[in-house]
Amino acid sequence: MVKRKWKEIFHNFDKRPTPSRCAILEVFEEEKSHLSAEEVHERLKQKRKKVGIATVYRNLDLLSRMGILRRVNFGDGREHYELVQTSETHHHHLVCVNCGKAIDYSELMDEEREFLNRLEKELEKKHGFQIQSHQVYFYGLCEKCQ
Amino acid sequence: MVKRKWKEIFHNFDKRPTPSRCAILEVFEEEKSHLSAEEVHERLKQKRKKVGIATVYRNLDLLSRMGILRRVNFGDGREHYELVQTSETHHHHLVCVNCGKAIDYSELMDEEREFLNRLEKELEKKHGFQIQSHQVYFYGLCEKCQ
DNA sequence: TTGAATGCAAATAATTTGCACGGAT
DNA sequence: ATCCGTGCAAATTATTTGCATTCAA
Repeated sequence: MVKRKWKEIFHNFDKRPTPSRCAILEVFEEEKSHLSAEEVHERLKQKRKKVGIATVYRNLDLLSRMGILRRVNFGDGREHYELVQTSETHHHHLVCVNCGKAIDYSELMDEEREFLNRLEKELEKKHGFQIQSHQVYFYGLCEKCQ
Repeated sequence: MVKRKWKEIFHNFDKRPTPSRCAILEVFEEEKSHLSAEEVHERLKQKRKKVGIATVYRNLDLLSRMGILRRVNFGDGREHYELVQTSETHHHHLVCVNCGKAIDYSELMDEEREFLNRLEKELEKKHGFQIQSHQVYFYGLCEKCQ
């Protein structure tokens, strides 16, 4: 069940929704969370899909460039990826500085969205940047580690 | 001119303000910007200070754990570091998705600070996290790449 | 049949580690 | 004398690349 929307995006990019690519997307749908390349590869193995690690890397990159996935970064020395949910205007991360656990936070306050939009406009004017997206990270101690 | 405050911190951590450590801090004072380990190493060479790359890595890590430096991350596959001082209250980054150029934005709007503090409180309550700091990244096209 | 996609192994790049030495306390 | 900090080189980890093969339009 690879979504029609995705098929369309593949078509727009002149890329094919190959078995490996679909399998990778399935993994993300099932996990509903951020994963590293190695983790994706692991999940695929568990599902008896044989996809080489190089292909995983190549496709995570492709899917990010196509805007289906988004790269996120928790400072643990490897890239993580997550599904871009179109419904979600933004996306925050809470990272535990002790155990490294990272949880996603995507509830949305109107006020918050409005504020960040305003801030983006301001920055565009001030720095000549054309801003496309943003990410917010909060660092601290999770419940267990306090 | 390694600041008294830093000496104190070294002392609190039972660590010594060695020549390499001071030289590294000097580099950051002069640059007033984020640097990768390799860049720090390069600057040290230019200043005729001979510090091995392993020592640079070890000390960037140490200085981060001591709270003098902060790790920042631009998704280019390597860690960057910056002085915590320069960005006390908060610190934003504008990253060009085309050329990778990353500029720092540390001007501060009262409104902005207040807003993020409020948001932190909210998240602490909702997720049981004890938040210590945050980082905000904006992604888009810089002036040249538009 | 032709270019796109993949697997595998080798190559790179960034960072970490083991170990012996030198210097400060 | 002891232990911290360091340099060097080797090891590890994450990611990328070259190339021959396979696959799909």
